[in-house]
Amino acid sequence: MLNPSLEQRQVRIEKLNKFEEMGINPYPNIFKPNTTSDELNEKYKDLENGIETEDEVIVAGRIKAIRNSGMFIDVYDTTGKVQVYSSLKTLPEQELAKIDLFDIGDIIGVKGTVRRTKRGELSIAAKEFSMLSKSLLPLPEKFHGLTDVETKYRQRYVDMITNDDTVQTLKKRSLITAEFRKCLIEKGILEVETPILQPILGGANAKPFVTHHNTLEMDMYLRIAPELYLKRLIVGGLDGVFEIGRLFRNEGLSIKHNPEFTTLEVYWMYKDYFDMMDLCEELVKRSCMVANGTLQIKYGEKEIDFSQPFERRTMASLVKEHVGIDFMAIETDEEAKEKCKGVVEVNEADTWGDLMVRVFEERCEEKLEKPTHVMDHPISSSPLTKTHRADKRVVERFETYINGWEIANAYSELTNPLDQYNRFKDQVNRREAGDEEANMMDEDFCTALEYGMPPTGGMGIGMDRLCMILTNSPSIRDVIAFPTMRKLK
RNA sequence: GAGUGUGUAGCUCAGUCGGUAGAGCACCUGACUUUUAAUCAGGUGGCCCUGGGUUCGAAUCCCAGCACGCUCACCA
Repeated sequence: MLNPSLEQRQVRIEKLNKFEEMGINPYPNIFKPNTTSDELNEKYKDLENGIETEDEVIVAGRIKAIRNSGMFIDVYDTTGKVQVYSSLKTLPEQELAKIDLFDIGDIIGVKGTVRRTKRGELSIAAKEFSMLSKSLLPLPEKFHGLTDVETKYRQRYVDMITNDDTVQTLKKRSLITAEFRKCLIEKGILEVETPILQPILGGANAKPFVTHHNTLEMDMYLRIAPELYLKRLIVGGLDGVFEIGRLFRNEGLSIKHNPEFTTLEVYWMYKDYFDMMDLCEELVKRSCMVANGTLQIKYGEKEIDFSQPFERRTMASLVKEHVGIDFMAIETDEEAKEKCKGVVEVNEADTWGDLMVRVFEERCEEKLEKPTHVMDHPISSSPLTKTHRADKRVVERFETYINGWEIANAYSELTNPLDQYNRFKDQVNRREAGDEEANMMDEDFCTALEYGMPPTGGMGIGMDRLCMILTNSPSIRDVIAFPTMRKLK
């Protein structure tokens, strides 16, 4: 990738040397612009065409275009474009010489006076140029920009310099995360940090990355979820905790999956899953608003409307509506298997709950484009969740679907230590039966619960996927600055 | 992991039936104090992803590999 023999690079190094011969450091330590493109456009929005002011300003930014042999230079700062105008008649020799040494991509500073050209472009009539950073490599073509996706992901800096959309998406991601923090902190929920290196895997079903600690002489896992640590903090007496952090899952990559991804996990004392639904909606709506300024957005061709309350539907009712099977009226596993034949694959060992989940995932999930909380999952699929207060067959859990994707997963947290122990045992059995993704026994977590954990609501939200939706990004790689890529050989 | 597509100048892309490697932008030289994808004239720039094979001759056909995209499977 680094190509020292590139002719254009050689030319630029020669120009760099010429700056040094002129006694100019092409990489100075400091430079202070005193305004920005945005500020100038606002302040001089009423300046008429062809009018020159005496107002002297200092701007700085990257050269994106040079026209008319340097007479017009487009300098972009972080807020936008400033056109720099240079007159052969008024500029001293030394300044004109600098223009000849400028290239597209250079970062320069310009001192000059504000004017608007005859054609209506707000400009700085240059008096003095400063080279702030000589760029040695040619940028992608101005019209098409950088489109090669591999280069976009591997050299995100080039993508950002060239494509403003990329910058805007990453900025929005930052705004979304910041709004999440703001919203949670406002409610008195504390931001905490829990181990990423974990000796026991837990809190989710997933294949882990394994690493090794030399001094401790033990293998460790990169976390697949922070859940069990966060709940220990609730046991300890923090009444609300959240963590926005990276999870690692050693599974396939796709347009919706990156090996490392970011979630919010939040646990809140004396709340249940209904409270978590409210919190979920507030977080999504507020972050949509800061990113887009509206609650009605487009994702591709689809319209997504966050202005209404999210739908709240039980999994069973959705299955009944879309497929016609009424699981709540089914009494036994055998009857469930009978009803599902010809609808989904049915295995001998399947339970009532396995089948309801399968029918839901295969026949209902992708239809949930409107924001919807899917509630009351079967107990078998949810080892950390409290049983439903009114129906022992299901748990107090919901998953929030937007655009057919699972965005949030939340429950009334299981707090009964004996129940929890048995559910871990069940997971361990599954693991021993070959299920690599089943939870491990976490005895210390059970011990924590034995000291007593108050009724608590918990929720996880996939930040990457939410960002995809809120930034109209077709791939998870578009919302991750540096997505996982294979090493180049 | 399976299927499929792509890989040619710094960037965006052409390249016909297998017969000397092309364009636009960028860069260099010159013209022009005019612009906004500035224009005009001339020029530089290539491991045609890598390695084999077929052939008198391969960017092109065949085989293998590498990287990336997409679809499917696992998964959030």
